[in-house]
Amino acid sequence: MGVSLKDVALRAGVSVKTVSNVVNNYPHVTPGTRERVQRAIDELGYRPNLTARHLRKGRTGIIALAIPELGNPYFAELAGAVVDAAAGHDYTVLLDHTDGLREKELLVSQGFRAQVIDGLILSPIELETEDLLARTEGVPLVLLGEREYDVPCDHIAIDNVAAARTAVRHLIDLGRRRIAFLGARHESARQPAHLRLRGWRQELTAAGLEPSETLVAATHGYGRRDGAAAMAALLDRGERPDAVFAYNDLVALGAMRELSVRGLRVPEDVAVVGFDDIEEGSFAAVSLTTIAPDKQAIARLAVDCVVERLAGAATTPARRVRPGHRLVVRESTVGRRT
Amino acid sequence: MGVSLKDVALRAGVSVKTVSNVVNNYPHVTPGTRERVQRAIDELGYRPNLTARHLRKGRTGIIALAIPELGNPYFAELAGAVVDAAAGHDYTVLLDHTDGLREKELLVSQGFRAQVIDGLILSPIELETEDLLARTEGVPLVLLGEREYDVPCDHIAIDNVAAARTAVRHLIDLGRRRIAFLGARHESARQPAHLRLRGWRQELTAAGLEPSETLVAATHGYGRRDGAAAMAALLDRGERPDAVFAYNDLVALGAMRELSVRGLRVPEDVAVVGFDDIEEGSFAAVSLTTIAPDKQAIARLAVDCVVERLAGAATTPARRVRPGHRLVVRESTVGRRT
DNA sequence: ATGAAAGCGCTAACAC
DNA sequence: GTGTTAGCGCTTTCAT
Repeated sequence: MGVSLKDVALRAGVSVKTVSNVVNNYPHVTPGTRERVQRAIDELGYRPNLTARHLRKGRTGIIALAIPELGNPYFAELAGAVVDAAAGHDYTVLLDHTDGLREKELLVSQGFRAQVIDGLILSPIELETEDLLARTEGVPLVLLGEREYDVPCDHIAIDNVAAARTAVRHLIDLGRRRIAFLGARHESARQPAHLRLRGWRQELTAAGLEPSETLVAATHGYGRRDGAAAMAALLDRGERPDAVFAYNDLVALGAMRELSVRGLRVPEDVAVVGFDDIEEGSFAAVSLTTIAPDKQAIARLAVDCVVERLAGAATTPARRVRPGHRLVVRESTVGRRT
Repeated sequence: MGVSLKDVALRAGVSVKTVSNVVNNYPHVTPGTRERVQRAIDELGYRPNLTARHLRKGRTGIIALAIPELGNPYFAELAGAVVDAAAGHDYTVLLDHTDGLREKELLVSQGFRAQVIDGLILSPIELETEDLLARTEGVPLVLLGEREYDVPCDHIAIDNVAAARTAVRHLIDLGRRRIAFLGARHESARQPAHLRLRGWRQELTAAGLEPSETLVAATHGYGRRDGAAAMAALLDRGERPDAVFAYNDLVALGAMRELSVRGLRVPEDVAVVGFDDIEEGSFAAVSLTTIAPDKQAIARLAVDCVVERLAGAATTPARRVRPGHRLVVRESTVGRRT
């Protein structure tokens, strides 16, 4: 099938070791030998077999990235950034998606395919602390996102509470008083939106406003459909907020669509703030104000963590890294500039 | 480091072969032996080393998927479908993105990382036929998308000309006469939008309308920004179409945003049809009429092709598969239903 | 500076 | 039914 080191060695009239030295740029090789070997390599079209190399070295050069779903542009954009960041360290990214289901998240975290990967970057939705503690696989795990765990794993996430407060503050500054939160979960036990919801409560309270639970709308997932449904439910039960802070941009965009269908204007009747800064939001008919996490930084830091652990920092205590974020003000809160 | 077959064999008091048989569910194993081995496996927490297995079998269980960019929801959704389809065959997907650049597409097609993968699914934008012919790597390659090549590779793509004609037909049926095309390339040499542009020409001609080149707007890429810019350019040079057929949904959405900014109504003033059926289109303030390729089918067929080639159909002539597509009519052409 | 040989963990012949 | 053995292609001591 393929051309092996041995074939090259035979052709060049040297030993495999010498060929290996040339391939790996080992310094102590006579220029003459090197050239002869190189010619044999070129003539035979030799390409090193990475699988064999990996078997030998115990590393595969592959990092797995497990996200809820590629259909969510935030994760798609993040995945792209991770692929780029990994390439910078000569790592390739293996992609898994969990659909935000605990079962799949468990599978991934417990080393499904762990033999092929050197590290794992996981963005969990429903996974629980005990699931993570039960982990036996040895590959470094880096956590991404809002969920908080008391486990010895590096964790990269922006300050969600602060970010949520900034968003709500912006709405309050605009004179809004009935500010709804879209994207809580029905079952309070597992509340992935925990921190953003907390930020919403804190900022309202700080402003002397009552964080009324009737203005919290639950969703099943975090897609456009969920946002539209939650907005509809809120309006159907007679609540009429003058602003909406959504768990993420997709929920916000779904809500805006529902508002538009019902003849309510954004931002005149209802101002909307999202979270994630997906490109789609900036091109919506009414562009979306949002919290922009620094995706490049998140991706870079996550890959860095994996690489560092691999480089031997296995014993260093788990790190908690908070990349930056900023509020991006667009039409959904301040209207179209003239 | 890890627990190996040998360790298990030692513990269970059998040979490695027997352990291997148990692990691989080889039928001829005494129940008693099997149980003893299984216990040893559980106690030691043995997990097979896939790298070694792959080295031995010459297969890695990994398929690479190379798409232009994850930031485009169409490709993100498609990638998700491919991951699922691959999982059905016990394959994992390695993701690469090419940014639609010939250089990166070349790299991928010529076997960058080819040692780690069993097959490659590539969606090219700028790659040329000669680039593909120069390919030396042996792993099966399946092509995706609109570009046409005269090379011996399986190719999965909907009938782009027919799909484009359907879209334009729809606009004509609605009484539109000045139908623009958004998304041609500036350089005519490389015209990825070739087929859709041809469909636009054919259908206009068939309807007795002149396909005026002044109604063709070029873009640099295929994002929202490009669509907005192309729409702006068209309007700026005094053209006032009553309908727009865009290369894809992102271009269409960008165009709609630009129309909205300029106070033109969709569909009253300008009807818009996109291509891809990304979820975003159905939740736009004015939902987007579009051509919906059967993404699940595309993904499934692509993976099937790779798997079949791997299973030994290496000699079978290249297949040209055309999954289905359909026109999804929404508000951007027929307005909001009452 | 280069060669010989061992072995990473696994599977597949072939023996018993 | 189970054990023995030989590699898959590579890197890595240890010699020379």
